[in-house]
Amino acid sequence: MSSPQNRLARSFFERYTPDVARDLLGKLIVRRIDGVSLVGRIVETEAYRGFRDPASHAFKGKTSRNSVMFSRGGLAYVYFIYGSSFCLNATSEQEGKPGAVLIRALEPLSGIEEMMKNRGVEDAQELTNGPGKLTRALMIDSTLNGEDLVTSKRLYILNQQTPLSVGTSARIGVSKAKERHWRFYVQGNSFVSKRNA
DNA sequence: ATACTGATGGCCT
DNA sequence: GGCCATCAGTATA
Repeated sequence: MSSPQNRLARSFFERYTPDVARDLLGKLIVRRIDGVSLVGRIVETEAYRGFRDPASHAFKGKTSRNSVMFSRGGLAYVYFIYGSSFCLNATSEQEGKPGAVLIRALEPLSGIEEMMKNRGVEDAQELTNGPGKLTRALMIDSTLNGEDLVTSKRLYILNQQTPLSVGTSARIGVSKAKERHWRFYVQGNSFVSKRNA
């Protein structure tokens, strides 16, 4: 009854990364801080794999920065980029097989006032429509790197139906492997970071 | 509307 | 020293 609601299970994450990325669309990210829930619907993701994906952090092997990508699926991989932003990923595939899904945009659902405070903006459209923006809105930083999304009380993902119309494109901000259309987004959703990309 | 650019700092070679 | 899975400006139309 008070079982873990409809939280995503380990088996959801331990699959082929692009499938996990597509299926994460529509799911709800929950960030709990001091009893307050900040919730957003995932509307944009990108898949990154391992040794065969030149755009992936894991391409050149395991380092202290990317080590979480090499562990089992369902963990938070949080890294710092461009001297200013954190990016949130959910790890995929099984132990030893690197993979992660970058969460690129959310549609804010609850705790919007709190998110506005965290971001310092009033415009709801601008709250979580980018990977660095949503981590700031949800107060996600490197202290959550390695957090287990399957069991955590601070950060987890609830199941929801996958949207019917999903668009794909090359990944944003990467020059390599343009032929892999591993960016997935909810078509027509106004919180997607970049339209027509 | 699109295009470019500076800020910023940790990580890797 | 160079490279970023970015963001917020500024400029131009």
